[in-house]
Amino acid sequence: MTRMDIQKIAQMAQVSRSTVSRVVNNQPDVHPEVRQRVLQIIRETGYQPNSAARSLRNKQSDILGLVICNTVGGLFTDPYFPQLTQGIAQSCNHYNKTLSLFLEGDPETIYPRLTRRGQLDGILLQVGNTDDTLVKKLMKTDIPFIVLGRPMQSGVSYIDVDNVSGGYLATLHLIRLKRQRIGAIHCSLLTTTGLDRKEGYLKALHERNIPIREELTAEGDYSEPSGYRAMLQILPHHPDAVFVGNDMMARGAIRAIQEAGLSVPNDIAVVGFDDLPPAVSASPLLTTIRQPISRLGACAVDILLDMIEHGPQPPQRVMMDVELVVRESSGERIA
Amino acid sequence: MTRMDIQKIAQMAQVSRSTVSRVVNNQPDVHPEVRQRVLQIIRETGYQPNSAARSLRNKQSDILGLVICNTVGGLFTDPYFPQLTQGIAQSCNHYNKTLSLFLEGDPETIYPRLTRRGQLDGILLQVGNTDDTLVKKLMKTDIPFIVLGRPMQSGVSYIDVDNVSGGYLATLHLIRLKRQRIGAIHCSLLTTTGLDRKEGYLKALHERNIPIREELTAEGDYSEPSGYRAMLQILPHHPDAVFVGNDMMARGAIRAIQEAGLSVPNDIAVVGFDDLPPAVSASPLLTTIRQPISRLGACAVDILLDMIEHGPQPPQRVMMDVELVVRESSGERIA
DNA sequence: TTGAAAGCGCTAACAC
DNA sequence: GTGTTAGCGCTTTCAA
Repeated sequence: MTRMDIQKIAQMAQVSRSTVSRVVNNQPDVHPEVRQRVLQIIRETGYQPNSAARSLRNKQSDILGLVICNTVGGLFTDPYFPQLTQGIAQSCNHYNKTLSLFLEGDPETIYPRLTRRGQLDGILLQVGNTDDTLVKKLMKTDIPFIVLGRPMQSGVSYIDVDNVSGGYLATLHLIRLKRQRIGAIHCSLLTTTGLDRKEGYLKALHERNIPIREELTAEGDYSEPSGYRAMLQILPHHPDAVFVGNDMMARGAIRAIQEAGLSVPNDIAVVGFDDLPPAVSASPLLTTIRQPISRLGACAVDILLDMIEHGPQPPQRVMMDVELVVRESSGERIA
Repeated sequence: MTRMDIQKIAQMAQVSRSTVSRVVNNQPDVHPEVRQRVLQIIRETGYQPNSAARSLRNKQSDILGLVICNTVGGLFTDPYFPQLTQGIAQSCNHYNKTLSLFLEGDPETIYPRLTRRGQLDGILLQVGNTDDTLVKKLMKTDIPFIVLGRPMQSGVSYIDVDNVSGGYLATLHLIRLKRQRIGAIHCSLLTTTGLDRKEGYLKALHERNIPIREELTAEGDYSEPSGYRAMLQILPHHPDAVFVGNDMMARGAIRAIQEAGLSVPNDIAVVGFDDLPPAVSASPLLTTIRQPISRLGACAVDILLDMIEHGPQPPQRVMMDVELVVRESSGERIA
């Protein structure tokens, strides 16, 4: 079957191209019978408008870009990214937008690919660390974009989960359980995620007048083995609880604790962050902070589409609530 | 800065649009001085050609589509997909192609999005199960596509890892270690992956005249908990080894074995499949089949681009080698 | 070596 | 309610 275009459809239906266009775009002012005839032919021929021509004419591609770069822990070890991507993809699908994916380490090479005129209507930007090169460059363009997670750079729209509150809730939970020596394994402090969760942890300790012990604190890179290593550092200082910056590291920490002959939660209570199925489901079931990853992605798309539709707006800041999910690893209240 | 187009650049450089176009596309027959002048202005203005106009004119979008749908185990639990996606994305980047992502369950809704004229130059199709609806539909179009993994449908180009050989190698390893009662936890048999790995397992047993015991076999869905449950089914029948269809399930199986008070590898040897970092790195270190996931993605892009460039070709079938990686979970040779 | 001009397929004034 | 027409920004004959 030869390639269809609007002209051919018009001829077959004995109407003008405009009329076909009107039918295709569901515009009024087409005689019902004519509309049916055109629709019928479109169906028969499997005609689909050429999207390049449409983009050119409409100055809109209906393509959104998702940039994931500079992630500290890597794309592989953390199920966070698949889940986020899935949330965004579903939302794009709902709005009949195409999603283009840009995975890369180097902002310099990714930038020109993002700014090809007419290629992308808007951009979702996941910046893994505090290097805001891409954010700064994008601010100079007229492409609407929204940052996923809190950027260091101010003056841009972003959407984030309330990481401070998450760290706070997790730590407070451990305090209420009467734990005395509450340690923390932080995500990289080069990320706002790491910074914010730590801030929540410190805030809770401070509020309850619990002294902060540096030696009960270590840093990981989001991966399971890094959680294991971090726990090994803390263990000699006899923590009775630990708040871990994400679930994967929490698993590693639990492994270290158990290998040291100690019990979770009896000897050491553990709270994670993320609530991602694969990390949570092992034994003991992980007490953790649930963040609405898919919803965050979906919400980001909503905001971005709004920005695209209504032009420049003051920077938006959206915060998604987190919640504590109590399972086994934090245990019962102790004497 | 007002939006640049080729016309404005031409005016500023005092040449015609054609000349600018020649410079942009690196064509010969432009006076060196003129070329420099134009290049200079392009640099100063940050001009980038409008990609919609280009696509329209060239009948090529430089966009590749990646479809991941109908996955049995879900996108979240299996690090396979991020790794594959990353391999593909890097390769696209190398060839300066844009990658569009289509994640969805329903072939009916995804199909029209894939076939928008002029939107996609070609498609990489990851079909999770034996439902080949999308493959069949795509065969009727003129869009080049390649299937990732072996499809049920014949007559299409695909690239796959040698799953049969993987199952065979894993099982043979266990046989050589003198294990007698070798069980298997299969991936869903609705996938060719599941089918092929099982075939390799059976082939090895058969070759060495080891009786096949149905009761030592169970099925999972690629997730950790499903491996755990499957192992629970097999355990009462006293296996002394088990080949597990992927690493995540292998982790679950190990957990079940250990909770039953048995040791890996002393009581039961375990071999997985995938060699994915998060699953492999826990204790005991997992013996597994390594498949070159990133390379498969990269290779798929190569083939697809070749198909796009050189038009219709007879279906290609490419097989990637796998290898056995021996670590701790399969243990030493026993008496 | 360069420029003029046609046209890729579509949409939206505008005129009828 | 329908058709005519003028571009959207680019590449590429073709002629100079």
